[in-house]
Amino acid sequence: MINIVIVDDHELFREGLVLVLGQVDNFNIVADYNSGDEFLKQIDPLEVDVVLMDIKMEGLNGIETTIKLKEIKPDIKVIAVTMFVEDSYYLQMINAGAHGFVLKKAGKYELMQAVTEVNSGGNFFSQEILKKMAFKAINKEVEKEKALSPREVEVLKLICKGLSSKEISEELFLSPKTIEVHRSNLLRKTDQKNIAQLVIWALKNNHISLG
Amino acid sequence: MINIVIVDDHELFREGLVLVLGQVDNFNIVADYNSGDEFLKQIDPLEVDVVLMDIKMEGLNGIETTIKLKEIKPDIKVIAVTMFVEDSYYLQMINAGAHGFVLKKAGKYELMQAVTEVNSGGNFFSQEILKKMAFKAINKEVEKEKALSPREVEVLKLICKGLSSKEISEELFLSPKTIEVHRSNLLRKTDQKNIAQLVIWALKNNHISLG
DNA sequence: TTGTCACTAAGGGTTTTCCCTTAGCGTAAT
DNA sequence: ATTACGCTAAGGGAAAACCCTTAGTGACAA
Repeated sequence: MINIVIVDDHELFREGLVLVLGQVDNFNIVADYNSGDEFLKQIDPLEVDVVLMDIKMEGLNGIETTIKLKEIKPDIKVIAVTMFVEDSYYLQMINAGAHGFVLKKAGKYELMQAVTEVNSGGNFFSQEILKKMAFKAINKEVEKEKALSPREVEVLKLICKGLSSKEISEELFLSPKTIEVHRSNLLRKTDQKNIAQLVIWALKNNHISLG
Repeated sequence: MINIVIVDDHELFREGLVLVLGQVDNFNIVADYNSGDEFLKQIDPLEVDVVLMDIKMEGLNGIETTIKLKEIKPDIKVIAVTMFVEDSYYLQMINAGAHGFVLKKAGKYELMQAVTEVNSGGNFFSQEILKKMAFKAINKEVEKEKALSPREVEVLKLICKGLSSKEISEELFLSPKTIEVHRSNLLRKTDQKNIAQLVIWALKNNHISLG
């Protein structure tokens, strides 16, 4: 019997997942939470083998939650769940200790396979994720250049809100010219050619959300 | 007993919905489909009371599917399901004959209420949708101006792909100046101030998707 | 028939973005 | 200590976006 916990702030999706996996033989849904905080608060007495963890959540996100979980319960396996292949956080998630990675658009059989695999000590990654990883591994020197600095992320979010360089400079008490530099670096690092593409990129990489 | 069909191309979400609603007393999930085409093709022999219909789908979308459904089976009630409050298609959906409208982030109890209400001849709209409708009704003269023309939608999609006015003009065999006009009209009609905001608006209003 | 509106196009102007360069400062790693 | 890098800032220039006006066409409706 595999004891499973689900952490996801999308209510209907989570409830659906509970039922989909709950009807599988050998799967036992121990509990489900809509935030990392709630989960960590109540994890202690539970008997858990595998956690299905959404990456993007209010409060503690999946990465932070996974790191803290591994500190107190290093034996619990984590499978990251995300919406997009492009999500750049998956490397951080693996770094935090995740053993698997599936997309939300995956079917239930893929998810079942992931849970079984990871529970028995293996790894499981959706095909799309593996392709992405292979591609990044091949071009790793390019990859290294692409990590965004905190300042760049800050500027990125304001750009996506529709602020001009001048407005952003006033918001952050910087020169407009500095913002222009950040803008250029953002386009270069993300490999996008203008703001329209940058906004889409930011969404797919979970730097902003539509909520 | 209320006979329910679910039409949604998001596999895990749909499977989850089937199980969540399937365990409710008096609810009977007749079938579920991942596209409007599939649904219409197989609707004929089925005994159906209520259809939960995603708006944004590959192939036939929720609106088109609802219109065709109403032509052949006018008594079947439709509840539209969507991701965002901003989704401007909800008016078209109501026009197509939908009796209810819920957000995907709604909980299962809200969904259950919607199904029950609509089945017994009533309407059900999420609170957020009602607010939006009330607001639009108040400002209806503004509203009328905001319907996008086919050409504008076409240009909008290309803008969101990151094409410049010049590139779009080449794609559509038009003058760059014409595209600039469409651009201005898009910003004015959607009440957004630049491309960053326009892209977000297009996503929330289901003109483009991240898929 | 008159009016409205989508679509087309152009002129002309301001602002913003985009892209390049150079450069000083501070911090952290080797 | 030298290197590397993030952050800051500026100059300069090309391109694109943004915003206004005017205007002709065709289609569709009152």
